[in-house]
Amino acid sequence: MEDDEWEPPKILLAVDLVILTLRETRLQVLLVKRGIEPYLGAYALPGGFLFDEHEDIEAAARRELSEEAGLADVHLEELGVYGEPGRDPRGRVVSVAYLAIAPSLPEPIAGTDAADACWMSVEDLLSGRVGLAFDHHRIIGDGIERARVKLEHTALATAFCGETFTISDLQQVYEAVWGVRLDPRNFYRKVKGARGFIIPVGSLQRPENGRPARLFKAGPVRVLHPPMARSTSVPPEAQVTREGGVRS
Amino acid sequence: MEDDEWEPPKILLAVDLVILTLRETRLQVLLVKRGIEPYLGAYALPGGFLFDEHEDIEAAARRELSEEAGLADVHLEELGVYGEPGRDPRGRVVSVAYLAIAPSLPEPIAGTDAADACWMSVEDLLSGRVGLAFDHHRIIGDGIERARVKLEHTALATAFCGETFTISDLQQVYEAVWGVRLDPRNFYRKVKGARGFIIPVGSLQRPENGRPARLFKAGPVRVLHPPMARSTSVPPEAQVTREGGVRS
DNA sequence: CGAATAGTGTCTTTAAGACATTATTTC
DNA sequence: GAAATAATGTCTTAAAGACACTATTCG
Repeated sequence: MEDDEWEPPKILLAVDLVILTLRETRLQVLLVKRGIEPYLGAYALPGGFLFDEHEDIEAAARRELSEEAGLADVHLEELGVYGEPGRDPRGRVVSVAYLAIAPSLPEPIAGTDAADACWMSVEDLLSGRVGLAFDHHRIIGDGIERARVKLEHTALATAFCGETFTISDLQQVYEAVWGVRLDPRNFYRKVKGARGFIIPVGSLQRPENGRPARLFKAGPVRVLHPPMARSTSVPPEAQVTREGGVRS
Repeated sequence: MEDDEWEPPKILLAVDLVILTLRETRLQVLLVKRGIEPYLGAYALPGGFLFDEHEDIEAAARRELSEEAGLADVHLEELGVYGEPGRDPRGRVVSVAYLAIAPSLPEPIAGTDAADACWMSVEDLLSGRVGLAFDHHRIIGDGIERARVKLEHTALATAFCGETFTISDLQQVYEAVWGVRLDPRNFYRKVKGARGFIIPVGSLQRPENGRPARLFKAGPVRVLHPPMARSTSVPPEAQVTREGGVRS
């Protein structure tokens, strides 16, 4: 413990961002094509090193969020640390991963530096066919799992929506993130039963056809009571691949 | 992004351990008295810097667990990153905090280096009177909150128990970590209803007085179905100080 | 026997899941 | 009117909370 000669090692600290959004009813994650070695040309998560010794880590994450995705004021939370020796050929690089949730944006990216960035469907990514730089595949998997779990117990789903949204919008978030189909009627009842989850604003949204839907905004509550149970009394394994009843 | 002159900064990486255990029906955390500056003489979490450039971060946590607490084979999970600039006067130090859960040990510590270590009651710590080094007070708070949440949905509670335990033992874990009193009969039913949580071993434990209790060991399941709900349909604020019905 | 702890059962309320029905829009 | 989507209601089952009761040990 006490030591005279020994010096602790210094390492490089990076941030990586798992930015999730909903586009055309599918859960998508933002990837950028790397312009430098290592993994030049491969797709990777947006991110980078701390700018200097004094930059706060979350501040660095927000800086990258702005620089690489043109995003501000989105939900951002720490996901974990990825620091396995050898994960980066340049040396010992420890990366702090963040999970960001953004409302659906019209165009692929607004305000990106230049290098091509794209949204990629989570289904395609998790199927294993797409190769990513570093350990980013695992980081994305952890990010999605985090989002899935937090959707159950917190109001995170509203972070996928704009300022106001309909209950159908909210249902699409749950269906896309969980990868299941939900009964609209039971969903409706549950969402409205979770106190403080959503609060109605006066206005309506007129769809192309069908009855106009009431608009809501996010409520003040972070923890849901009762929770939006993904499945009670059924083991989670049976839930993931439960796509039997999906038509169309 | 692309850059020729700029060099990313190098920082010091540390690990800190929130080691929780149950001692005499109270939740306690391990603290060590610092033998070096800064905060010389103050209590702090066990931990330290990475040994060298090639040490894995979780391996460093396990090394400190062994060196400073004499513990091995305990539950260990990443808690988060604490890297605010200025948290350590020696320079930019980023600490990866880990949460460890240990079964109750007979003596304060077995196999500690030398510096005085002690178990401190979480109640005393959270009441705010005890000052700790660095931002360790916040780290402990986050660790306890993590344990509270995970007790609901996972089999983490068994990590507080030895190889075998009675249902009363398990109940004491929940009561200590959550800071509430539970009805033994409902607890019994819920624990046994959570499939794969605990499995009976043949034998009994004879207490000083009263009927002998069946012994169980931890089951294979990590996620509980149904969960051990801390409170359904009641906001969590109202739950913390709900000690009205407690008689001796 | 009484004291103490272990274990089971029962009743009420809440919430989940399945599914029928009504309401309001466009064409 | 039909088609489409929004919103509400009803029934059954599972699980939570409160609490009475039985079981097995010690002295």
